[in-house]
Amino acid sequence: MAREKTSPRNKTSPGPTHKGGTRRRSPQIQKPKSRIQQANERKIIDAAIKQFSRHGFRGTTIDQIAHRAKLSKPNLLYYFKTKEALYAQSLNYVLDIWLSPLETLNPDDDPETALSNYIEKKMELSRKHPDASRMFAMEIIEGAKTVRSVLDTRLAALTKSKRRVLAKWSREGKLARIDGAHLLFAIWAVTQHYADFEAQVLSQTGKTLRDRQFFEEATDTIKRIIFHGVIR
Amino acid sequence: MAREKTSPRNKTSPGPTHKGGTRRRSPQIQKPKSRIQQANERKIIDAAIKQFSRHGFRGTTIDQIAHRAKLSKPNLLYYFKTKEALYAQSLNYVLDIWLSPLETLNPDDDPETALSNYIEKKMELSRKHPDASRMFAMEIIEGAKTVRSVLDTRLAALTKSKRRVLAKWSREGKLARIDGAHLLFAIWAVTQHYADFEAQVLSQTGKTLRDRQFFEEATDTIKRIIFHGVIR
DNA sequence: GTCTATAGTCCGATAGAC
DNA sequence: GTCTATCGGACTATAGAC
Repeated sequence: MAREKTSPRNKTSPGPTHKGGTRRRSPQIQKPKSRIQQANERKIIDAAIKQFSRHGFRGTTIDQIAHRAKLSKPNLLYYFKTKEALYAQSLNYVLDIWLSPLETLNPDDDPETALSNYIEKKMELSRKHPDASRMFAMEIIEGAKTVRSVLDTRLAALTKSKRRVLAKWSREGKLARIDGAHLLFAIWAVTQHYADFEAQVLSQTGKTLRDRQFFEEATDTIKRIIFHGVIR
Repeated sequence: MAREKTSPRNKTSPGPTHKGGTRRRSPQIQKPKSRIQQANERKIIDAAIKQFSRHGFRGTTIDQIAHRAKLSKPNLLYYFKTKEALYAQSLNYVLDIWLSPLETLNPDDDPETALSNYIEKKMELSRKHPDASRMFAMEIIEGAKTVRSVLDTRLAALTKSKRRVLAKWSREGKLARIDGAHLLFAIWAVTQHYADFEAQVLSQTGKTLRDRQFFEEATDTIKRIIFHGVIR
């Protein structure tokens, strides 16, 4: 509702999700992209993620992104026809980053190893890509209008499969008898908190995940809480 | 940076934090507020929280808030001189709600009772005031420009005092030997997740906290994870 | 206190030269 | 592909009647 009002014309295009385009023409209608083109698009998307993650869609101006990417505003719009399209493509990037750790949760490991690896991957993501994490968080808080379809399909399929793994471990007596969905939410929430609420964490502890020791301490404490609880 | 550009003049006023003004004049310079005035201000702030929580500062227009509160735009601006002032006052409201549960964490209870009560209070807050939770989350993600001073003073004092309680329980062998700051973060993250990431929770489970059974299940599972862990 | 009208600004998007 | 210039809509805030 806020978004439509921005633009006079209502382009419904989230743009083609096409990515990883190779140099030689693939058997599609799409034109191949030159090297400058790819480099510029990448620069723009990086700048866009930084800006969108701090100010949201409406709070960000094309000018700010262009300035960050060291391009002029019309030049940026040469690569991405509309602000909407740029937002959608940036979010696609973020989504790929966000989804990848979950795929590695291995059913053949024992639960402690598998969850330990998963928590570490999520924490590394919070450390290396806090902007991506924040942009994703904002999109969800704002109602997930743009990514809802991905959540309903790709993420839903992934969580369903991983919940089956967790349920199996439960039946085997290796894991507490709890609903896997809530366990996944808990892991997402706790690990992303250090990126999304960085300002608050910084205010209360004076540290961020860029502090190596703090990072280790946080990761270790999260594992201990989730694996063995705090009540003695 | 995004915010200043909105308004031509830069009013630095976050407005008086004065609140709970009684009918009769208090020994201050402030004028007393009439009944209509109070009712209208309350209506406006409620509407503002809903709108800001979904679209952020720039994504929200005064018109939208006015419409929600069933007032005209200039009439709203009669009560709050600028959009900035309205944002700051709404955030004050939200902060009071957000801070209250932590104050009740009772050092004289045993840890399980005290933390159980705290988690319940936080979850009830996520259920009853998801908008407030989301507005707070957005403000933090955007860098906490407006609330940083409160985080650094009021919240810091509160967490410091509560961390002492947690440390005492640790020394007494009632609680695992972990840093209380990370435990507090974990509880905040997990409980607020159901409000802030409602769209994602809904997508993956088909439910929200408004579903009574789901609420009970979520609260219970969170307690079990944090109290006793998931590895068996 | 509440309204209509409007001033003044910002920003997304395009035109068109190079 | 990249730039300068600019159009036109949307938004905050104020003026001023009632």
